[in-house]
Amino acid sequence: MTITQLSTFLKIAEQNSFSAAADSLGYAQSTVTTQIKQLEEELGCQLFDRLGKTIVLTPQGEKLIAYAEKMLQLEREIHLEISDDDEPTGVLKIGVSESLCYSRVPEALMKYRKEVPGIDIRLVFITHDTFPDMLQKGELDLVYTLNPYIEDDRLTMLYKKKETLSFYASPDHPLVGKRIKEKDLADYPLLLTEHNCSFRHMLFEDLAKCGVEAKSLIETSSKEILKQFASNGLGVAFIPDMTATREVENGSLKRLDWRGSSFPIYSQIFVHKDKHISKAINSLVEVIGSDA
Amino acid sequence: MTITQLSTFLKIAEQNSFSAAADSLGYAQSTVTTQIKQLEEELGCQLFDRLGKTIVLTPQGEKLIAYAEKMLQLEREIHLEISDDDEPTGVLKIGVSESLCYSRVPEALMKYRKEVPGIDIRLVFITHDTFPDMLQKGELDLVYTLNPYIEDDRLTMLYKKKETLSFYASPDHPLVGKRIKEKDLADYPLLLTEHNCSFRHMLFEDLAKCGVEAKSLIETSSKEILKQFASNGLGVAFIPDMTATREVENGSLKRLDWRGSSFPIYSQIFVHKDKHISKAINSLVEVIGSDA
DNA sequence: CTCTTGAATTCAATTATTTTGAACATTTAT
DNA sequence: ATAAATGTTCAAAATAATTGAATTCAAGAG
Repeated sequence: MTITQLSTFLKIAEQNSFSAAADSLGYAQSTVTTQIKQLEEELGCQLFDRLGKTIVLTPQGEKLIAYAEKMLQLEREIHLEISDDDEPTGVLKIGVSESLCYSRVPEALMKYRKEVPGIDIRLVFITHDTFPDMLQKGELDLVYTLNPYIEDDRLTMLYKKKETLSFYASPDHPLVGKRIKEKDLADYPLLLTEHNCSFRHMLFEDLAKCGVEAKSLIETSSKEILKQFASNGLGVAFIPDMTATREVENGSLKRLDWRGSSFPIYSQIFVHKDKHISKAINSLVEVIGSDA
Repeated sequence: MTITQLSTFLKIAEQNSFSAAADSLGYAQSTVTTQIKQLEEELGCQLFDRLGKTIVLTPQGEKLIAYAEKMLQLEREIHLEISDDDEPTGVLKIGVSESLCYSRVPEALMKYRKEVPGIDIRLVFITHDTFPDMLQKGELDLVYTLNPYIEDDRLTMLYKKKETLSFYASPDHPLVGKRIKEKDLADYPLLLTEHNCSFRHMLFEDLAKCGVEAKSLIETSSKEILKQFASNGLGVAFIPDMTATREVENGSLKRLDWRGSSFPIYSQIFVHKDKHISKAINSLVEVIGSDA
């Protein structure tokens, strides 16, 4: 059974004539005859009675009309609904670095949902070391990460923005207001996020270069807890500026006046290099980009 | 778009692999690739993202699944529902002679509807001269007629039964109880049905052969009115026995003891010679046949 | 890091299928 | 009766689908 056959069948039923249907459809008459014969054979019954010059639908033919129309309708629907994603729908699986998740992402998603309502978002936290693999395996459609600059030829970068990383402490901390460099950090506990966080490596390298060894470390799994510790005077936190804006505003944290090396990091958006960039993805990238 | 393509598409989505789908479906891999490429081209979008070794459904692909399943489901339904008419449905357009309509047909249809419930009946009166045309044009599926024997090579006769035709009069009519022949009719008005009724011709031929000219005629369009007239003593009615059973039983009409020529008539069932004899038709013929 | 394996694509060759056109059979209309 | 219209048949031509070998690329194994 083919959609073509059913469509021919309907034209015949509509026009009550094989030859008229052939004309309408741009076929030779014999083509129409053949197509119907095939259908009849497949279904094991006659669809039309050929009464000399006129044809009449058999009961089965009569019944088939409804089904054939459904089938053609379905085909039309597919063309309309599936075509290009003029109006994107579906679910977008995105992976986000924790830092971004508390700063940039909420507003971006808010805006995105307003602009592109058809899309459902599934958001997961990702870490520096696992996200390329997840993109590779198709578990994620897109990753929005905050990291030292990344280039990976298995990935396509859709967005890149330089971000800043600073030291923060509670307002009554001794270092507040001073111009500080690497060596000044030696005397205070450093607050860091977990082991696989890329910022940690950057800081350690820098400190090592200056011959400084951190006095003590407190590691937490979450930047939220880390900020909590810092604002309680437990030590100096090394975190992206974007994650501290709220605390700076309400006065629970102060940004230290760092004069040491700068730490170049970027917020970046990646997809698999062979990924088709749907409108859904594109819009998200635009929303995040316009945010800046 | 073909049903085949959609079915291949579904197998791939199900197994998450082109090659596995090819195996399942008995295709070469390249066939699967080609089919999907065609679908993708027709729909103007990618259905799968090919991420190196793994493939992932795009949002459009995800959406297509539901439609493709609907389509295959529909195809299965068609096969089940249309196949042969194991359980006949539809509407049967039948034409019936008026005489039969008041005698044989009611019981037959009653029985038929009980035995073959799926069929709707559309019944129309037919006359001797128009029914072959109506069968020819497919306006009727079947005709049940009461007539002198008919043979027509454009028609197939599915049933034939000899019927009897007699003269009837009111119980107090002078001819009741006598043995009568053609000449006895000369003195009484003859009650006949309308012009195109075939019985009229038969009777007139017979009378002419015997040198009798009917004294006067009363024509009516309906046998019911005709019987009414006869039972009121207006004359002698020439009608099929089957149409008079009720009146004979309740005593309003008496059958005359005819000793003249016999009038051979038949109840017959005809369809167009090329008509496919469906179970619906066949059952109806059987019901009418068993009625005898 | 290289080699192998697994997966999908490409493309030319082969097969099937669809479509056509001409000859035919039948029916309807003039 | 004759012509026009309708559907069927069948072989040939056109088109489409399928395959198999070669190829590319990525993931895993040694």
